[in-house]
Amino acid sequence: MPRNGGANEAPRRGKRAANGARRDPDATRAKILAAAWHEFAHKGFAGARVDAIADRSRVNKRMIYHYYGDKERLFVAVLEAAYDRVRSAEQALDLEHMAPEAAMQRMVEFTFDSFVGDRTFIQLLNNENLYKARHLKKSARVRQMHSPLIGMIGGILRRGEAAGVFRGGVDPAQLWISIAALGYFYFSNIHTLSTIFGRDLEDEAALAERRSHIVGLVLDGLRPRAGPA
Amino acid sequence: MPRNGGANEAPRRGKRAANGARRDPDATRAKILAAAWHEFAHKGFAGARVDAIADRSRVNKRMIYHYYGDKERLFVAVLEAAYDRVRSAEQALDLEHMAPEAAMQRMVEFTFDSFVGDRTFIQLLNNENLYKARHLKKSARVRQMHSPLIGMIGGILRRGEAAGVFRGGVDPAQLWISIAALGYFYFSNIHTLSTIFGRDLEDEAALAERRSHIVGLVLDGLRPRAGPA
Amino acid sequence: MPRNGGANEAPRRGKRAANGARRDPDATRAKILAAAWHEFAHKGFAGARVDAIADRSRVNKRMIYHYYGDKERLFVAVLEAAYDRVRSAEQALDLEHMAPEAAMQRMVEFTFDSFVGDRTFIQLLNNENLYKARHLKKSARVRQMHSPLIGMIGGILRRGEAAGVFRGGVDPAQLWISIAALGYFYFSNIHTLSTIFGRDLEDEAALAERRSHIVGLVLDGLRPRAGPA
Amino acid sequence: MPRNGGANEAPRRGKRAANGARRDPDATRAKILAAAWHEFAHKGFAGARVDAIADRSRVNKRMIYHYYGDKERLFVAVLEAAYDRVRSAEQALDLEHMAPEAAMQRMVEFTFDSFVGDRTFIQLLNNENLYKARHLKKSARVRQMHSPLIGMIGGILRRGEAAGVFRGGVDPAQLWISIAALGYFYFSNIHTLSTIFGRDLEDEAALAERRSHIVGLVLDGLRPRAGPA
DNA sequence: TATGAATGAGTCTTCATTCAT
DNA sequence: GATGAATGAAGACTCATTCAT
Repeated sequence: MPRNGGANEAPRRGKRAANGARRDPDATRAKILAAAWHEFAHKGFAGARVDAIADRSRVNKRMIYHYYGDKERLFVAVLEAAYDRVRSAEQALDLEHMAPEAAMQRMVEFTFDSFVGDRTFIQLLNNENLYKARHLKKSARVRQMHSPLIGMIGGILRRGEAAGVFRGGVDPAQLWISIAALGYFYFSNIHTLSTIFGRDLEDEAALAERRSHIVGLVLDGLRPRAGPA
Repeated sequence: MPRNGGANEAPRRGKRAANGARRDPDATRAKILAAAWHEFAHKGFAGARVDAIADRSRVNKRMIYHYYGDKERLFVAVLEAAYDRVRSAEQALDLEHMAPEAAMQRMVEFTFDSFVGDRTFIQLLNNENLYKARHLKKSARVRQMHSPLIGMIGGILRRGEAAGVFRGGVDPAQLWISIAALGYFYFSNIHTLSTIFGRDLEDEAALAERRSHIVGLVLDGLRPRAGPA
Repeated sequence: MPRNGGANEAPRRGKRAANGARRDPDATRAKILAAAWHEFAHKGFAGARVDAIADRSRVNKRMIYHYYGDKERLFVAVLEAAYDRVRSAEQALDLEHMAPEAAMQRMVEFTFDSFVGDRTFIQLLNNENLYKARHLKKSARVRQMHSPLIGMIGGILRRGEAAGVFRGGVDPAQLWISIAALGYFYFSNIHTLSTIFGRDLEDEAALAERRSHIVGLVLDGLRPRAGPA
Repeated sequence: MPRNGGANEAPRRGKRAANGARRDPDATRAKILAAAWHEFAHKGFAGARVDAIADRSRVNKRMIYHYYGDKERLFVAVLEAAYDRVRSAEQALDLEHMAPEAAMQRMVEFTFDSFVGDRTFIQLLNNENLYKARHLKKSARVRQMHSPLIGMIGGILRRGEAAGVFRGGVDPAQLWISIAALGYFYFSNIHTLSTIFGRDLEDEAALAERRSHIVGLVLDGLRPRAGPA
């Protein structure tokens, strides 16, 4: 669920809300969105209950329809907010001043770590893909959602190649997908994997193991083929 | 949806089937399972409709309850059938007689290709993870579901290390997860990625691109660190 | 509400329904239709409650959707049944053997009397016109709904003209509309008229008065202009 | 919908209206009434939405309750305004100086024409009759609503009878109902009739046809029975 | 074994109306 | 006087499941 207000962190005009936060549209919108985020992430679109969202947000159900129209548009709003948060975090990454290899390692670790602790984005995305991105396509903001990471990766690769520490011919977009994939899949499927392995993949040791494996795989996969000789 | 009857390909006994295929319990079970597979994969557990399964299978709704008890147990049956099919295909992989690098490449390509054309397994797994593997845990067959690929990977790694073409210290289970991840994520998220990239990632060119990228990343990532010198 | 089963008086196959009329689809359909007829006629389409129809028909609400799809199609079915009943009654009119003037009088009286005692057809029609005949247009049976009365009126007019008791130049369709109008309006607006006149227009005396007025107006309106001279 | 403000055309006092037409109670009342007239006429009482009235009138919903109490009393107000307008138009008819036959023809044509172009009165009345005139009975102004036409018809009939051009024994109230009926029914049921006839009864030709038919029927129906001999 | 009717508890959505400012 | 947020009760429609044959 959203940790900040996501896209809705408008400057609480409110009206002081002296008596107890009533009649504060922005707050109401935000509470609905947070509750919907939780519900959709944990139950999926079809399994989510508007009543549950109302209960959780402690907002009258009617307000949900007042502000968001219907369940579907509420889902779109949640998706947008989720993307917003992810993209904002990515934007804050500052890798340009780091050496190529260190930068790449940081990038891989950042991506992996972003999934730890909050799997709601993964759950929302999986659900959205079940619906063939139907809701995402409705979002006008979708164009700005291109990850800034791809550009960063491109820069790191170029610098690394120039410095002779990375091989050439690597497509930044593909690499971005791979870096995301190596972490995403682990967390997306953590319950089935844990069940089949008979081991809790969420514990510290397992996470550390996975993290270092990914770093190793990516960095080694980028080294120049002919070796330093 | 299932291409063969999965676990249910028991010998069609039928009971005279006087008027034309009626009263064939196994066929009925199989038809239900196939329809349920399709419905659950495309709608998720919550979004799936028992009525839709009855319609699609052309079997009376009452029979679904007769054979499978309830929606939940039907989902478990579908999950098992899906795992069965995947594991069967994996079992048929014969890599032992190939050179380590070729074997590894084959393994990566096999895994990637297994997702092309049928994403139902991915969809079922994603859904199952949404429910924290609740249904999978109910399955008694779950212990036998450990992928044979992990053992195969272990063998290839050992042979490659011995031959000096692979570095050491690579955990087969982690590598298996990585190989799966690199393909799985791409297909799992193909709709959202296509939307955001503004490009159809399902077309031949895109698939070929992704496939060779993965092969390159994994094989390069396994080379000995010091180069062959 | 329907006095017989309307269009749905299919030959009760049923299954003996030994225990108490359960599991009798035709009976269920008919009960729903009768209750819907009542509800729609008395509340209008928008004011009608599906729950009320379920309660009144003592049929599970789910069955209404099972048999009729939705509220709108149920309304269409009611409309069709109502037209059916009216048209059936009209068909039974046998005026050909009567003298033209007597036949015309019978026709006028029949039309007027058809409104006495059951205003549901009027109420349904008024409501349907509020919706610009939206539902009627959906009915495939609509073409056969042309009133048989128009043809009968044509015949009577022709015979009367030949016998010199009716003037010529009267369009049968227009006359049919007029005959219907003279009774329909009275009953359609009987509550507002009664309120404004401060008199109960439903009592016997008022009905008799209106009936004879209409007969007089129509028959006098048809007499040849130049008199019998 | 109302073409003038109906009963609410009180002198616009306004209260300075500093910034531009705000705080003008009478204007607000009139806007609400006009919007409600439209909504109730087109959707019926049950189908009408208070929100739609607020939107259409561009007046805050709260004001509707402030000025009219509730939906029901608003409907009463609309009914009164509609009757007011009709009665005002009737009052303006000046037939006393015309010859009886010409006067009667004018009366019939006036009534018919009053329905052309605005069917909202018909729709409101039909709806009100669905509710058994419940709202009309609440209106204190109801006694003054007796149509002035009945008196006029009485006068014309008397003059015609005296002049030997009309037969006697015709009740003015019944005749008024008939004259209204012949036009009202046509327009009230114009959509169902058009659908069943497969012809647009609203076009010029159809209207002219109907108009002259009605005039012919009424005038011929009033001629003395024995002819001028 | 097989069938289709029947059911009660939801599920999304809408409504008239009131509250706080 | 005017505004827009807020509410609880209901409304149409759906679902997994069971019954009767």
